[in-house]
Amino acid sequence: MDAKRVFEEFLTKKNLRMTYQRQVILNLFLQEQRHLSPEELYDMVKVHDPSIGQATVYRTLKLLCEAGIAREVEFGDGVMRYEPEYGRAHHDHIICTDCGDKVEVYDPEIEALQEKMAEREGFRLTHHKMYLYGICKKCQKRRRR
Amino acid sequence: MDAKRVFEEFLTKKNLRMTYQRQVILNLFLQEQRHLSPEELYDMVKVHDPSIGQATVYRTLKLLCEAGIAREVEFGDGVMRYEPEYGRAHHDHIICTDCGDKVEVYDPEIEALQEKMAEREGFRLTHHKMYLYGICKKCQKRRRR
DNA sequence: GCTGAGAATGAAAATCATTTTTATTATTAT
DNA sequence: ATAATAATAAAAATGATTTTCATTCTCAGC
Ligand SMILES: [Mn+2]
Ligand SMILES: [Mn+2]
Ligand SMILES: [Zn+2]
Ligand SMILES: [Zn+2]
Repeated sequence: MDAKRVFEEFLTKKNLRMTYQRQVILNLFLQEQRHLSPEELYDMVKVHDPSIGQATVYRTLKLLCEAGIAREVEFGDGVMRYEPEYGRAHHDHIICTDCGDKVEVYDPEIEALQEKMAEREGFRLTHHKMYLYGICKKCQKRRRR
Repeated sequence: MDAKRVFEEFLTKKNLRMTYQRQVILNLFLQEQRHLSPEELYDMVKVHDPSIGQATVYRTLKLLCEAGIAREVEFGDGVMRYEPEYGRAHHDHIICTDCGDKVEVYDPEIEALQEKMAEREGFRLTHHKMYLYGICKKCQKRRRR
């Protein structure tokens, strides 16, 4: 089942409606393979149809998260970003504090230990955020000069 | 060496000055053993001396971070929080999404694997953020009723 | 003790991402 | 079609944080 269909079913279940605007926003969100801020996505939407408002972009991104199609990521620059979630495996991020490059990473050992850690503290874990910050290979070289 | 002295040396090195306001803010910050938002700290500061402005609280917290005395923590409610860093061991947090309770945790295995992961990707790691979210024991029981 | 240069301050205004309001338009069930 | 409800664009509001700016402090050198 593709993301669009998932969104439609989610909307139906909540007595909400699939609208032209939501379709445009979803399509542009999915076709871009980056971590988009609402503002960045809004810029793309404007090119496609300047009549769509930015509040609708914000609202739709919220819905996409609820529907499990998007996920919020916060890299620490004061802007929320969204990435496709549906059909993608969970991952975390390493961010270069020099050039801003982001690498997606996944370590099942870490995930298992997080689970253990939560259990140890009596928590039933629902989700987590993990961001590693450092200097990427390219920037290390550039600095050495 | 205590935090106040560390701060003084940091300021001296940067040609900055230890002022009455910075002393008040530092003292109140240290004596409170919580994760304080600038606004919360400002409220405490106001009680002690209403003439101190909130911009000074914001500015001082920034300096305390630079000096290694405070650390920023973001629990995801749109407010920055600060916790004492100097003289304390590194730790991460588990947050109950029901009651907001926060538990400080540390797992050397996870830390080591994070280091490995960064190396694998060619990054020189500088720091990281890890927040686990779940339901605490108390809230699990309350829900079962 | 004075003085001048730079640092620090409080108050208010500005910023900036995000949310809410409101009047209008679109969609859906009957 | 009609009525009920949801969705929208645009603009205003919000709220945390930052910046501005005029004034006050601090301190090294006299
Ligand atoms: Mn990603
Ligand atoms: Mn803590
Ligand atoms: Zn880099
Ligand atoms: Zn709880």
